[in-house]
Amino acid sequence: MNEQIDEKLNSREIKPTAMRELVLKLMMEKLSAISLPELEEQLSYADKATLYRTLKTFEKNKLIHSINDGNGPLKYALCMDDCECEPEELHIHFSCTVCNKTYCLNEIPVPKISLPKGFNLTSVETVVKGVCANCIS
Amino acid sequence: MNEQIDEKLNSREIKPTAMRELVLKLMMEKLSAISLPELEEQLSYADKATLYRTLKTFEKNKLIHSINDGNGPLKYALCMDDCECEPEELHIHFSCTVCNKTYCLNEIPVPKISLPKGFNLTSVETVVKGVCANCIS
DNA sequence: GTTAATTTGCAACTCCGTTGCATTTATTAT
DNA sequence: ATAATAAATGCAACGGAGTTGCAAATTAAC
Ligand SMILES: [Mn+2]
Ligand SMILES: [Mn+2]
Ligand SMILES: [Zn+2]
Ligand SMILES: [Zn+2]
Repeated sequence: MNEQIDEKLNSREIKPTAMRELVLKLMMEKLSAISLPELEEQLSYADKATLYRTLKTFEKNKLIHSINDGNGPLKYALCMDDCECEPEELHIHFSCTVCNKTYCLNEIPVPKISLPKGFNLTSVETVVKGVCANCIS
Repeated sequence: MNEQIDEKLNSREIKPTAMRELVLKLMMEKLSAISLPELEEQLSYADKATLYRTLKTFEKNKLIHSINDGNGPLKYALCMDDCECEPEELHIHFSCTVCNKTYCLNEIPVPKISLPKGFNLTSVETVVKGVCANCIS
């Protein structure tokens, strides 16, 4: 299990420190995105700045990506194994208004948009809000 | 001109105070969205809390809507005259990575998304990033 | 005019994100 | 193995955005 984690870190050229292993492990266990404050809470012994820098490192090396769901703090989720975060790899995100969890919908690519003349597109971000499967009563 | 402004406020059942007239006037003159900090800057004599509450009142009464472009503070833009902010009236937003201005693309409706089973959709927000017409060199 | 309701101004506060700097840990050179 | 160098961590502090309580001022109702 730690094998898999170190492998993942190595594949993104991130040196596998204890802290980084812990954070990645936690993120791999969760199926929804996690924010820095949540991370602080769940790894209470860890320092905020270290966690912050860990996330930044992960993000820079495309192990994770950030999601701004317009609801509280930035959230982070694992990238797919071979992801390079290119425009064509972008997917939409779902934010549940009940449990406040945010999910990557990796199967649903971001929609194609044709802009008015003069506008030059470089990326598209789509956040869908609604009620998730768990919260439907 | 103040005629038009008071009319707009009245049509949304917002009492036309001096402060509110000023804020609405400013927003009508701008063609891009504006944030609370920018508003503070441009109406330097006005108080932050008052401006904040003015925006909240405007938003509640659907005179304006908020835009989370994932880049700094929340921005606000005027709704169309007859807008009720229903899902089918939602449009996409464009955020220029050069000048950092954000525009409503009122002509471009938010894309239709079909979610996996179990997910229940209530709204869609799409932000397109790129370079705006003014910033293309 | 007096009273009640609304709006404004000021101050304070929380939360998230970010940075400087000293200490610890890992890597490299001798 | 030891010393020098580089990288990661911990702690503390800070700044911006958003938000609230409360008193003063303004506006509306009686
Ligand atoms: Mn994602
Ligand atoms: Mn808009
Ligand atoms: Zn949910
Ligand atoms: Zn621009």
